[in-house]
Amino acid sequence: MENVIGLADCNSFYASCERALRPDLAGKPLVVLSNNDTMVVAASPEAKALGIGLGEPLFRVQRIIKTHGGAFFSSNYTLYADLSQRVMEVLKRYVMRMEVYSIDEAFLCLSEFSDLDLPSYASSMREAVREEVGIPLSVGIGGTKTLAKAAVKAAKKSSGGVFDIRGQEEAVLAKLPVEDIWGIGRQYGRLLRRQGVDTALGFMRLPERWVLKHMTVDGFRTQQELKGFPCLSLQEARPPRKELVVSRGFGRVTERAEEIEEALCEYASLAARRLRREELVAREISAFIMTSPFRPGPQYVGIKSARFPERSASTVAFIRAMRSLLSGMYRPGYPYRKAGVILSDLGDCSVIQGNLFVSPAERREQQLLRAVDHLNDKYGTEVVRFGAVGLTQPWRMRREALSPHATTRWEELPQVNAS
DNA sequence: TCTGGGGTCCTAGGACCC
DNA sequence: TCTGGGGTCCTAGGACCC
Repeated sequence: MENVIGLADCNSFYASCERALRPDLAGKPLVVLSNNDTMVVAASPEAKALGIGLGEPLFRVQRIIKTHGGAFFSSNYTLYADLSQRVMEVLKRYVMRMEVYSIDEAFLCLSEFSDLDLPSYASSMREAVREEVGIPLSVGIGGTKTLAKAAVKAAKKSSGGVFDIRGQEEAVLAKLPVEDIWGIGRQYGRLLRRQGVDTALGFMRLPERWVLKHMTVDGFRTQQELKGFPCLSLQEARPPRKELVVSRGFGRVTERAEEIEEALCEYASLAARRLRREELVAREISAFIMTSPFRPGPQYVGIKSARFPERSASTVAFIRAMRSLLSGMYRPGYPYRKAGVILSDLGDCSVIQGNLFVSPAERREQQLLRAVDHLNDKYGTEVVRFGAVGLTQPWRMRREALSPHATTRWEELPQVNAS
């Protein structure tokens, strides 16, 4: 059977989510900001047309948005995750096998349908997502994942939002800039340009030996995929998570150890909660603190790790670890900008290996934490917290333009007024 | 240009072993 | 010409993705 892959990709996903709840902003430029409201991470087509690019700092776009009657939003990941799920549910109805690749993308196995008119099949899928969730979608179709990725770029430019690259691969790849290939980033892009390779077609035609030598097997696989030989299979089941990171920049820099400790304890609590939600436990915990590499002046990065005698998902244990890790790496006199917690060596909580040195008290603690999780889930926000995370949290990130959690919290349901 | 937060995989090189 | 060779495990760093 012919191998056919579809890639369904939501257009300007975060911006489209905000717009789905604010129909009054139809046709207006709209941007979503990164944490701390620092820079643009998503922009609607209208915003892009005004020259607003991703990565642009807020202050530079604020005026443009205002004068055009648009809006900007702090990122609201709860909302995006919820709408993402709804999009995926719709897509699932159209295929037997798919891979949820990211919050706004899914690879679809279309091989079984290759005798259908695939572009029109994709169009009806696209319509359904727009109708039922209110999110615009593009679909690329090709013989491999990498070709489907190239196809979706063309789909975004076409009016119908669907593009089938099959039968015209070389013509399309001849126009695709080499760094726009999925799997070729900035570094390899530069390397290839230095070699005189400017397009995807040029890359495809490079000697395989050269690609293997300079770009590892990853680059080689990308090249094979462009030639139409599938190397990347559809990952229907999510492989088990290996690591969990919670890190954020502070709302302002700080030199104070007490503030950094609060932040680390807060991140550790968040990490613990996510870990429990995914029914995982961690053997190792690390913390890091750093100054801003983008500011002049002395720099410092500290990172320390600790291992637990038994894998754990305990907020109490994690907070305790933060205190000792921080005292082992904190250096006074530096303007710290960011900190984070990394949980690694993860395992499934059901196969936790018993250890003689863990007390029954610690096991009882797990029950307490489950109760806390339950309360926090039920009341929608962190109603029960540990004292270590602080009360005023002066280091907390800025999110001044947050949209309501309209689809996940009853109190924040949008109101509709009939007139 | 100015640079957020959360991930994964691959490779080289060192330590260690027989 | 040099030379011990082969294996495993771990870590750091680099590359990529959204």
